[in-house]
Amino acid sequence: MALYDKVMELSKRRGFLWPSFEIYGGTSGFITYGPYGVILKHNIENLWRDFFIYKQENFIEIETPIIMPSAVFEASGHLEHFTDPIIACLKCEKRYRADHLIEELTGVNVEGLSISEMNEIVKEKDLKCPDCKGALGEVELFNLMFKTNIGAYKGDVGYARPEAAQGMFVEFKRIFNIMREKLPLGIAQIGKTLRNEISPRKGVTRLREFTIMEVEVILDPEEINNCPGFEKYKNTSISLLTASLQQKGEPPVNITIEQAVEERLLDNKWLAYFLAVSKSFVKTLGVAEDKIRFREQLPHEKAHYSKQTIDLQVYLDGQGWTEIAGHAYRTDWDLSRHIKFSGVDMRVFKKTEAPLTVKKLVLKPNKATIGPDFQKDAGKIIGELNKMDPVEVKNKLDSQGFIEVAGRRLTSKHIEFEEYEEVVKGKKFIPHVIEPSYGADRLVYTALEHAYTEKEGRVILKLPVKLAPIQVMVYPLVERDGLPEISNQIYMELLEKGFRVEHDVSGSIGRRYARADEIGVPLGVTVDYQTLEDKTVTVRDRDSWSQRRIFISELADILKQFFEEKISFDQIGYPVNKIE
RNA sequence: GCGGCCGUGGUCUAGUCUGGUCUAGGACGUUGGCCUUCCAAGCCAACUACCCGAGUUCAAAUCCCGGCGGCCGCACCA
Repeated sequence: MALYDKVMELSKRRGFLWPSFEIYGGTSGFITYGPYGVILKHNIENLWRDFFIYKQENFIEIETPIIMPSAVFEASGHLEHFTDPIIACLKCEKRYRADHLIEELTGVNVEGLSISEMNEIVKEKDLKCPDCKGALGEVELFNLMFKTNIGAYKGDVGYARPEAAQGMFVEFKRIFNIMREKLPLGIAQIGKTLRNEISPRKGVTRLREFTIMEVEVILDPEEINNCPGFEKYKNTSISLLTASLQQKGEPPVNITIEQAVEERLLDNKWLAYFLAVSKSFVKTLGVAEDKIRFREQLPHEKAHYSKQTIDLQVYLDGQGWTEIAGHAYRTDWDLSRHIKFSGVDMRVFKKTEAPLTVKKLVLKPNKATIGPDFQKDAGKIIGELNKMDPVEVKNKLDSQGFIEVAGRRLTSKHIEFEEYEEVVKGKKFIPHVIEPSYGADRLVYTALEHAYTEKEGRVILKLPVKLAPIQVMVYPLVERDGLPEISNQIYMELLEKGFRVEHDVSGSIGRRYARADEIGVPLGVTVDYQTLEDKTVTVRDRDSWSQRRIFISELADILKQFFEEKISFDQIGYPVNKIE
């Protein structure tokens, strides 16, 4: 059995995750997390919060709706770019992008044309399938966003978000204010996202509903290379597959992020910084360094908003290098679009170091002359004049002696200018955005696959201590002579003290150890006959199967240190034979 | 969406070609009991399955058709 199949078999059998709706035959692209899967996923999310929110300066987390009104996606560009017009050959059933096909076959620029207009061109020019010369069907729109109605009125169209990011952009103004108007500001979100994938496959790697973990780092484009964390990570070496290396068919290079920025392989230091943070995070999930690499998206692959995108890929059995995160430089695309579409000014004010004095020109329509001269048109003319740039108007008047406004000729007697000095204390700008974006479900699978090991025909899930769904399993050696009563007391105590702990009394002790190994429980605590004599128990290590003894009274404190990774297993209690 | 292969208890599978002793077998698992002094021990008992729907037939897990799902390839994947 392939590793992938083994991991999925274990996941189903022991309750990490499985395909949803199985009793109704299943629907691809949806998964259900079971008892251990839920905890594993939460642990991964929390570890991500540590790396990408809590250990970053001025980074915070929010939660926004999954359904958003269509206006948001009009502004974000998803309605336009997430929708592909598709046309299929009726004979060979090959599918094409309708716009690309029409442009290719006719040379006509179809940008902005409606579906019916494209259909007309296909009919008029009698276009055929370039492959088999068969007749073509109707142009259809395929949008990867799930569409729905908000409320009872058909006109209120909403879409399920295909990324969490728009929630952060839409709320930027208020959050920026709450965070006392400091940049850089990191706004993070973990939440469900939906994409109506055409053919989801490969278990969890392409889902229709999945959890995304994103941070939008909002910063001043002039400060994009002023990244405080960069210094600490600048010597972090990464395996980087640039776009040009891919085009030449060459393998990735190993390079420090500092060099990569210097050689302009990475656009800026903030982007580079997150690559290093990401690498460190993914290693913490138990992925070996040689199974992590960074791949730059090729120009045609990049999203409509991206200046540069670097994917983080991990090596997975059966499907090779798989994208689990993207790092995109979204520039000011999103904020400027939302400013334009909503009419709300979300620009940020920045003080200049020393106030500047600039000369300003103000245009004043002379109503006393415009009124009599243009009568009915006067109001319109004045309105238009007020929208015009005073400097430009003055230049035109000076050079040609008149200016045309609303189809009428105005001369210098109609317009007065006033010049005054203004003290400029700063300027307004649209911030830029750097975005690390993770797929949580792929991380769960990645952690499972990289933890999966076999030993003597048994499965051991060597999950990092921080990820293990259950931390401690408590056992009586045998189910009699008062041992279960003592183990139950220990179990209750550990439960009370906040450990994720289970108590297993059924079956032989070996069988119970095996069960615990399968779900990756790092430590086992066994009450045996020696416990009755000296109040010690054994502690068993999942990975080495070795044991140490410890007094029950010290157990909780020592385990706490172990799970905080302050001590290793060998520092727990005493060697088995040292206590007499 | 197309093509190929496939779908049997919680898991892995025998059986399907060649319809009928299949009232569906095995292994693992789980539960209860007995036993048990450290790595899936043993014994007893219990539990749970032919993906869904139509069809052919005296008779369908088995043959045919459709649907759903899985794997592989193509297409798709800002």
